[in-house]
Formats: sequence, C-alpha cells, structure tokens
Amino acid sequence: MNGLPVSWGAPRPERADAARNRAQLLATARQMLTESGPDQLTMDALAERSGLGKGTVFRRFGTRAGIFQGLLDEVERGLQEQVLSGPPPLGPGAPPVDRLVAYGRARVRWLMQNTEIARFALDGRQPVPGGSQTPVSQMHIRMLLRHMDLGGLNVDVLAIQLTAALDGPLLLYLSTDALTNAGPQVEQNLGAAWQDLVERVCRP
Amino acid sequence: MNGLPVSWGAPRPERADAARNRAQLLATARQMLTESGPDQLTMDALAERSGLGKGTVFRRFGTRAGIFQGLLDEVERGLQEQVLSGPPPLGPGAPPVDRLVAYGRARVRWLMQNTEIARFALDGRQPVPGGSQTPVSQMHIRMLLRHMDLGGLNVDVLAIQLTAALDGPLLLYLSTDALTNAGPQVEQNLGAAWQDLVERVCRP
DNA sequence: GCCGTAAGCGGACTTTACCCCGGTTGACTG
DNA sequence: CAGTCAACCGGGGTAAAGTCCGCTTACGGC
Repeated sequence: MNGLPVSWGAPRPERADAARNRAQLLATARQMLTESGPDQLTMDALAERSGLGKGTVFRRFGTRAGIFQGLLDEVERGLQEQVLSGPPPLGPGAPPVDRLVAYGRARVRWLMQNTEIARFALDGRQPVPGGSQTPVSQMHIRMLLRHMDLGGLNVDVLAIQLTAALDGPLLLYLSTDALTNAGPQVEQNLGAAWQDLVERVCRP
Repeated sequence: MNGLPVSWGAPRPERADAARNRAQLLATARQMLTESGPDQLTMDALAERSGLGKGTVFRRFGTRAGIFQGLLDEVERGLQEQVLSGPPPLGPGAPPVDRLVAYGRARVRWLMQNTEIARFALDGRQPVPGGSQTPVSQMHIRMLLRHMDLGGLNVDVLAIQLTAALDGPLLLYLSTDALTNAGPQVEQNLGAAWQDLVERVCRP
C-alpha cells in the first residue's frame, strides 16, 4: 500500500499556484462587487484586475455563475461553523426540531444578506445553487429529520422539499424590490412561517 | 367615458402584426426545440428561421429566458384549464386539501415533462420562473389554503413556501441526470412526499 | 539538485445575447 | 377615406461569455 493520507474520491489537491490564484480571484471579485455591483463583474475585467489571464478565470470557476458560487461558498462557511460547533439551538445540543427552526431562521437571515450573489449564482444549465457543490443546507436538514420520529415519511425527499421551501422564496419568488424595501419585515415573516411549517410537519 | 371592455391595468392590446409574430416565433421555437434541443435555440437562428428580424425577437420576449417563459406559458394553460374547470379533485368540487394534493401531483408531472424548458426559463436577474408572469401556482395554492382552517398561520407566506417546495426540487436541486434516469421514480416520490407534506401541514 | 510530466497559464478567437435607431405600418379619429 | 402617431420592424453593431492550444511551471521521483 502507500503511506499517503489518500482518499480515493478526491482526485488530487489543488496545485499551489492554482490555489493562490483562486484566492486572488475571489478577493478581487469581492472587491469589485462592493465597489460597483454585480453587473460590472465581468470575466474580462476580473481577469485583468487580478493580473491573470482570462483562461485562468474560466479554468477556476467554469462559468460566470461559478464565481458567484465561489463567493457564496466562502461566506457560507461562517454559517456552517455555527451549525457544527456553535451554541445551541443552532449548534449541537438542542432537540432536533428546535435546531431545525433555528437553522431556518439563520439561513433566511444569511440568504437575505446575500440574495444578490445567490441570484447570480443561479445557472439554468446546472442545478444546485446557493453555495457549495454539496448542498450543505439539504444535508443538515436531512440529518436533523433523521433524528426525529416521523413515521414512514420519506426523509430524503422531505429534506429536499424543505430546503426548497427555505431557499425558494428568496431565490425565485420574491422580487428584489420587496426585498430591499421591506427587508426586515420579510425576514420576520419568512422566519416565523418557517417555524410554523416545521412545527406542523414534525409534530407526531 | 368609453364603451370598450377596458381594464385599466392592461396598458394596451397587442397590435395584430405583433401578435401574429409572437405566435410565429413561439411555433418556430417549439419546432427548433424538438428538432435540435435548447442549446441550438439561439436568437439569431430563431429570427432567421421565422423570417423575422432579430430586433423583433427581442422586442417580443425581452431576453433569451423570455422565450422559454413564453413556451412554458403556452403549455401551462392546459394545466390551468383542468384546475379551473376540470373534474375534481383537481378541478372544483373536492375539499381543499384533496385539491391541493391533486394539484401538487399534477404540477409535478407537468414540470417533469417540461423541466428542460423551465430550467432555461430561469433568469438570475429577475425572479418568477415557471411560466406566466403571475405565478399561477402560487395564487392557486394560496386560494386553497384560504379555504381551510389553519389557525393563525400566515397563509400568504405559506403559499410561497409550498410553491417553492413544489417547484424547487425540480428547478434547483435535482440533477438532470437523476431526472432522465429515474424519471418515473422521481415523479412518484415527489408526488407522495407532497401529499405527506400537505396532509401534515393542513391537519388541525 | 535534476528530470519528466501533468496541471496550469494566457490571450487571441468565436459565438451569441442584447442594444439602437431610421424607416415602416397598423389602428383609431374626424 | 385621409391623417396622425404610437408601436413595430429590421438588421448591423457592441460587448461579454466561453473555447482552444501552444507555452510554462509546480511537484514528486531518482
């Protein structure tokens, strides 16, 4: 055998320069985003401002939406940490239902702070929006559902549906207008409605 | 005043030639779609094959996604009719919960037959996917929910969430792969899960 | 330290969505 | 039936996404 800490699924670690460039690109992208908005964030401009070639940008992110996915991914880690090792009820230690409610509220807040990026991360050709390649949200919800007693329910599908009920409103159905004008109101409503939904679905 | 059947919200009816062209474009688009898939459906090609100018295409549909929205819109009318005046439980006459369950199953089936179009109809810049400008799905669901006794629940938001739970899986979270390989299976699962979800949410 | 090679890089090239504006035409008024 | 005007048409122009391929460079083995 070999002495490497190899997991056969992860084909190969990123080369050092590649990693450096990815970081560089993300940093520049974020900067351009806050300076002049998402519409100005073109692949050409990003390449030039990073001092890199256009080919590099596409190799790293594949598509324009990919850049926004990368940005989202980065930001999502904060939420992930709170979920994995923060204080309850968001973190471990509380009953599953409470954690699910807390997670929904946190995710809504997070998504509202990143709606613009998340919208641009959508890509009709390829599904799986809202951040990392493995839909963290969905996995977490599924895990929590597994720890409840829900009769013969199909937990896997339910997890997908709940993920959609959480992200969908902000990604697909609410106008940017409503979001900017009635922001806090919307957050309250979605949060409360999520709690109602979860409690109704999960009661015995 | 005037003797016209005017509703002040609809600014003006489409001019005759404009309507003719829209129909022509949609027909050609559908044809191209079945012949060679969505990727080949470019604005230029559509214009040329319709014998119309490129400008016309953009005036009528605004954006590439708009064409797919138009296509979807057209097809959605069939479902709409069944809902408005078809036999129960999809049509009027059954208890709201049953209608809601039936609607979800029908919508899933419909969406699965049009996933490709629906995906291409997504447009990160503007929300509201899946067909007509007024999200028919959402309105119907909201209407049905209103006819139930759901305590103090916020029915408006719940309608949005359920709409998302219905469309989201197919639009955002399931890979094209899973859809084509395990199609009928997926339809069954989503339909059954929808029924469970609705029954759990709506029981007293 | 040196070498072979696979991964990465760059930027010219192609394709395509989307904009613009001068000329045209349908629809309503008197 | 003629006039008026807003809406519509056409197709060339622009900019940005995405592709390609020859050159360069990191990195593991000797």
